[in-house]
Amino acid sequence: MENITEMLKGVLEGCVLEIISRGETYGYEITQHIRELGFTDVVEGTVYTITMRLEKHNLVNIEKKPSTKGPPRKFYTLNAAGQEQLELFWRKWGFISSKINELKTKQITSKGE
Amino acid sequence: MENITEMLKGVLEGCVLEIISRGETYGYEITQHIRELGFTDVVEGTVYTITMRLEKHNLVNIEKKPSTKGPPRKFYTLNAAGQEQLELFWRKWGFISSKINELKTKQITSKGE
DNA sequence: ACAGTTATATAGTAATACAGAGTAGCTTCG
DNA sequence: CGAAGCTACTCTGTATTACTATATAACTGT
Repeated sequence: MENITEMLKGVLEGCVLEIISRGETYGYEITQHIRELGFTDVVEGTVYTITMRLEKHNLVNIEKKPSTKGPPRKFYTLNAAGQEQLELFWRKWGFISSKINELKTKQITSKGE
Repeated sequence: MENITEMLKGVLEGCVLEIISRGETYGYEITQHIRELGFTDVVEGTVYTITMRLEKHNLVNIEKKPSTKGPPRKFYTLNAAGQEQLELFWRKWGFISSKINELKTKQITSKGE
């Protein structure tokens, strides 16, 4: 899908949170999950900025583990604050998507309902 | 709804395009429509930057008309390119929202598939 | 005359995804 | 051995966008 980057703003972080919540994972794997989801143009650098942000905001626990396939991996899990942030994301998403779909389908009322 | 501004990026312009497509309208009225939609914190300045962008990208026709209630209004209508941009927006929205909802509901498949 | 509403306009800021590149470890294969 | 290729994390700089805050202007009502 072409040029959806602006519409991904604020959404990608939620995706990363959701993916981490499904089980301990690391940056490179998160990137692959997101690409498999359909956002094929998302690159590691983008996910990196998001995981760094999650670290900075203390939403994740971090554990470094060696890999047989390359450099050591930084595994993330959500802490309580991360869980809360994830729930907040889904509430925001629900709100926005319902409003947009409302706009899409509904007639505009001439003036304040 | 608190702090949804990042998630509105790329979405607000689509909303404005859709609202204009429903019939000739002007900035101040567009702002009110958006606020009535539920995005209550969107202010005139934000909509102004969007309409300016639409002008710059030649997506709208402009007609200035006097008002009985204040300064003259700048009425916008979509031209062909604007219609096209609107359709593109809905395609992008459909794509992203379907993927996000997929992520929300579906289990993550262990690897590729 | 003054406040309130309607209405357009603009400069500066913060947040975010992306482009592009670098570093490092491991495997494979000639 | 050495080069390529994949895995994996990191970093710098850039473009886009919504928001803040403010200014300007026209009209209405008291």
